[in-house]
Amino acid sequence: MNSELVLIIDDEPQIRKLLKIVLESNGYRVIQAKDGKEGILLAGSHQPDLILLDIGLPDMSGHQVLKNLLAWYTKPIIVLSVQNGEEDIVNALDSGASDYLAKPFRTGELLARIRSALKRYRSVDQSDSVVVFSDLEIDLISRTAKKNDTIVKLTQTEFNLLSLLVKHEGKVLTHQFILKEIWGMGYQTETQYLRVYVAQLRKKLETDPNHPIHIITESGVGYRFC
Amino acid sequence: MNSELVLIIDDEPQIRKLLKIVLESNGYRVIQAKDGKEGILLAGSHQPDLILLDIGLPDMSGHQVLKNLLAWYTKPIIVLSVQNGEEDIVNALDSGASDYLAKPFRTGELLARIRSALKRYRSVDQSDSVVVFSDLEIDLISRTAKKNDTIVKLTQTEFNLLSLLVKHEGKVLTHQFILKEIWGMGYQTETQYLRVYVAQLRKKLETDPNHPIHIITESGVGYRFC
DNA sequence: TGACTTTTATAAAATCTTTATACCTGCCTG
DNA sequence: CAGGCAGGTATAAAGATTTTATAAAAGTCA
Repeated sequence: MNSELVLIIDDEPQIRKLLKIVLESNGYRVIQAKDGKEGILLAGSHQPDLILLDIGLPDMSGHQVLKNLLAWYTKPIIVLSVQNGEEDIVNALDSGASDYLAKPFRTGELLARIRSALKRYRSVDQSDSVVVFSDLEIDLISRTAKKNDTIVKLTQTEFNLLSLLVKHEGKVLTHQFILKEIWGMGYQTETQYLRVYVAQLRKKLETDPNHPIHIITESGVGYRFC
Repeated sequence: MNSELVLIIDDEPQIRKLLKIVLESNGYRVIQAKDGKEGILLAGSHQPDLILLDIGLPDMSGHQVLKNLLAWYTKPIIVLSVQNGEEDIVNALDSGASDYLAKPFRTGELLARIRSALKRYRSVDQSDSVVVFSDLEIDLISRTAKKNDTIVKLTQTEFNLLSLLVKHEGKVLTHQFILKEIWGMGYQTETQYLRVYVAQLRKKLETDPNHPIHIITESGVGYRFC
């Protein structure tokens, strides 16, 4: 169940079928969307590890879909296109796509570019590594936390918060930033939520919750993980 | 002089010349190597921001050069090749190249792939915002200050003030200017606030607060950071 | 129901502002 | 020259205010 999930957004059923077969026989899990709208929905709900986006879609111009995805989706997007027009390539790459591939493509090259994109992302994200801080041990992918080798049970939100702090270890994260990341846009003023969850995390993770050594509060600004 | 430096490794003088012209006319600085050995040396000595590597080199197989570079060079490498053989592409990408481009290439696409690779790298890198002054080390983005490698806890206003002084290091900032920047319009006469905070910063940061070496007072005018 | 999230309430802590007082330097004057 | 005054500066410490911690109640969702 820990194979990577690829979302295919393409209007041509044959291409989808082909891609699905190729990808699944190489160990990826696959979900498909037949147009941009569906693709954006699926990307949001399933959080795939990589998106293959055909830019010649019927409903929205593929470029619009790309722009929408880039606004919030942080993992790699590989753009496909029948047109081998230079302008298209330049556009896609400049707006932030991870890679570009002209159709018809060779499946070997496609797979290589997928591997490359995923590898680059992982090396950035490095979420496959377990992070250790003295008595704490946090595994970002299996979403578990240990304190002195004992598993600590954390709720979804608690882990999300911990995860965010850990990913930016050492830096001060503002209340606003944390609230936006965990609760989403529009919650930036609900500082109290954050206080409650920080208290809960400290109670579960800190040896002495009254004198935290990991989750440090930066009064007036935010919190920092050490 | 802060434009990005690109290293071209290619044995064909015409290609080098072409690439040099294209890149320089797009604001990059360029250095060139005619074979793998020279390329590795130049990469080590000049630390270019990106390498364009032609994989069909005479002295070593280009793949060996690539392997050597990947072992220590962390910035993007884009591989060029006359052969459009799928195996080549797959190899290059799998071993860790950032991107692959078949010759003959269109300059627009090349430039787009360069921009894309550099952008990806920059978004990962974000290393230095750290400023060092003998025993002090101030990180403007993570909002931390260290004295002799020990983190010093600063309040919001304290850090804002320090940050302002550091940003204008060496210059004398008037009381008025500082007050306007930190406390806002209308506080320009509250010189006392400033005195209090300067004293606090000195107590926390100066080895001998009575004879400050970093936060210098310019009597009748303001303060200066050294 | 039970696990989790959102609100509410209140105590505690940290920070900021203000006041008070001492300091230092140069200059004027007896 | 000593003493005192003036302008600017340094520092401690007392309020005032803001921010944070925490428990616990209320709401939500499966």
